[in-house]
Amino acid sequence: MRKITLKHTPPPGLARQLADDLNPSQREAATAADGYNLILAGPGSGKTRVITYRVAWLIGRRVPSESILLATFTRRAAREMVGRLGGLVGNEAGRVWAGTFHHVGNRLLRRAARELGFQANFTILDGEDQTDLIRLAMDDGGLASKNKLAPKPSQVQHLISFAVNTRKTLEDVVAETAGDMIEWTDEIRRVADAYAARKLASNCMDYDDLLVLWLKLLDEHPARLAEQGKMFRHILVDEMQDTNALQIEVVEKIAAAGEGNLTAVGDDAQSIYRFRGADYDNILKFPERHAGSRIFRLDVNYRSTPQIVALTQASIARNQSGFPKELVSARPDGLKPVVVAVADVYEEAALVCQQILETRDRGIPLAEMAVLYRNHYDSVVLQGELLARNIPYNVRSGIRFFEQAHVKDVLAFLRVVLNPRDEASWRRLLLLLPGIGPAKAGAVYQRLAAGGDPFSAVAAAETMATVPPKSRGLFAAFVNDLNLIRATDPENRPAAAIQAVLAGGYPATVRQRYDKPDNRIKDVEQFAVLAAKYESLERLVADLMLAGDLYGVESSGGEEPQDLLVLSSVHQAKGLEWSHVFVIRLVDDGFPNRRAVDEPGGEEEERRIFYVAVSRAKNELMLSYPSTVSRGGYGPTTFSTPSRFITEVDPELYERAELEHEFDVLDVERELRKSLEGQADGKKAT
DNA sequence: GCTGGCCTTTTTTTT
DNA sequence: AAAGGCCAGC
Repeated sequence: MRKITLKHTPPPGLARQLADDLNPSQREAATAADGYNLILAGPGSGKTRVITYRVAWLIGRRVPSESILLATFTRRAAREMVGRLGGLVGNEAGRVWAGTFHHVGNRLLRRAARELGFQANFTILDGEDQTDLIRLAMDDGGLASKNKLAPKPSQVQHLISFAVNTRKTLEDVVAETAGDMIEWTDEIRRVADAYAARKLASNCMDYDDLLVLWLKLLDEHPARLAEQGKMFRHILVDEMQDTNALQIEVVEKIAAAGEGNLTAVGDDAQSIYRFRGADYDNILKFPERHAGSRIFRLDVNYRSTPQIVALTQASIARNQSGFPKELVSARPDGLKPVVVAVADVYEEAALVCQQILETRDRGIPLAEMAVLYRNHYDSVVLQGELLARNIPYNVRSGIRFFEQAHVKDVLAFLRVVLNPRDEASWRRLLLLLPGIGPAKAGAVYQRLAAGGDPFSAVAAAETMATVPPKSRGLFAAFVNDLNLIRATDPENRPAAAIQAVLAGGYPATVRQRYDKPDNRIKDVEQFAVLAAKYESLERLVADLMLAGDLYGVESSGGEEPQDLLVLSSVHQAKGLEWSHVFVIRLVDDGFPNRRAVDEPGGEEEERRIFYVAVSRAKNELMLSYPSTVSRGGYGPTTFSTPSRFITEVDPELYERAELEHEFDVLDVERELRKSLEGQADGKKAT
């Protein structure tokens, strides 16, 4: 028999790019041998580049793209890396398993849902849905909810979630983080169990389930563990400092079952997600956990000027914990960061706007500038000023697109079509009907859940009998709408289903219940446009629930301008960079957050958040603090002190700017004279 | 048992 | 400034 050799060539130019585009330490990290590798990468040191090139390097060495798992922190980071990877290896890039832990967990669990007692069409609960189900679990267990001293549903939710993510027992978490609730421990445990049962019965998973059930699958189904070990021959974890115990257990288990190739990349100084169980020990103790692992350090900062780097270094040096670092800027000298005291939040907004306009006049596009803040509400006053001055911007904090009430309503229609047992969504839809409150909604859902097919049950005469007489007409219309929606082939054409929602009774509901109904209906139309890109309802719904970076766009103009200023919480700004960065509202009690500093380790966490904020700037950095703010964004204004993160560093490291007020009084006088003269002229004429 | 209106409290950060 | 809790009335 004749032998034909099929030749595979590595992506053209890859070797060249590895040689040209990386400095020696980056290259060493990117081309590290198989096994356990830890890459410690300071801000601006080319972390994303190194990960991307490492994946390209693996692909160049014949590792099949689909056997590489690249766990990122956000969807956006995954998209960016896959995009850059495409430039190196072409189409292969799209075959890499790149996404957040939750996203990958979702994909894997779709295939294995039945082994865990779920159906493949399970729906994902967002935070609000979780709180609702926990409230129900509290109510029908006859637990707590009536007692004022009892933990609130949202607190119970947080405790349960925190325990899952840190792999601690609920009992320990209550004792450690909510000492005042310790007497409720048994009740909370029962609520947790009831909540889990509810999710199972309604075929829903919350965010945590996407991880913990993934782990359960690996633990209880050895065949799945072996399968995933084979499937993921190389695992790369980005932002290792923000992973929690649960996530680490998952990847380490898979790596151990497979070929033992795990590369972790991160920076312990940028660990800012402690509130959801992130533990920078995952990065600090990586070498201990994996004997023989290699450590690579990237400490040249290509992003920021030496002046900006100096400030970031001085700040983070105040933290006791963490690896000591020496980050060196590779850039030429620039301007010192500027610190400005302003009278109040309005003056701050005016200052930032003026600086932004002047910077734009100097040729820097708006998209190269960002305003960062600790808390979402810190942006509200600024947004008003930006609108008034016609500066287009994009906000990345606050309520996400799909979390808005009207979008969630429409999503609830889609979700019940996808998963007819989805209790949270049925309740949401039922509660929209006048005359139906929590109790009636619960009774109707009982009927739906009892029968085999919720859609025939909802149309049954017995169900109608549960509805109060005066609501029956609207209920019948609702059932009719559902049928019309289901008749549009929603599974494959989700956009058509949204159009059907708009064609039914829902817009009338919006007008009756919500303020600004026209805007909301426009949002739903926008949602249909977004949905038109999908040919699978399941994908659309899951993507939406897992899209952390999707926010409503706010801009003054009607049409969408390309060049947008970015407003972002520091958390959402992670991994990004801009030429000019403004960090606002730097007052003690605000940034650092007042509640956080009371917690053990809280101040250091806040300082890391500050570190992340200032290290986003490439060229210029302005820090501002109002001398008066209203506490927490509401209530009366009081005097405030500048953030300790400013006052604790050597004043030589920044330049203090004095604010001078120039009142253009002459202009007003001139205008006044003119109009008075105009009046006088007018009188003469008549 | 539901609704709507009035009261209080809350607001950290997000997959 | 808005969401959640509470109460009176239907």
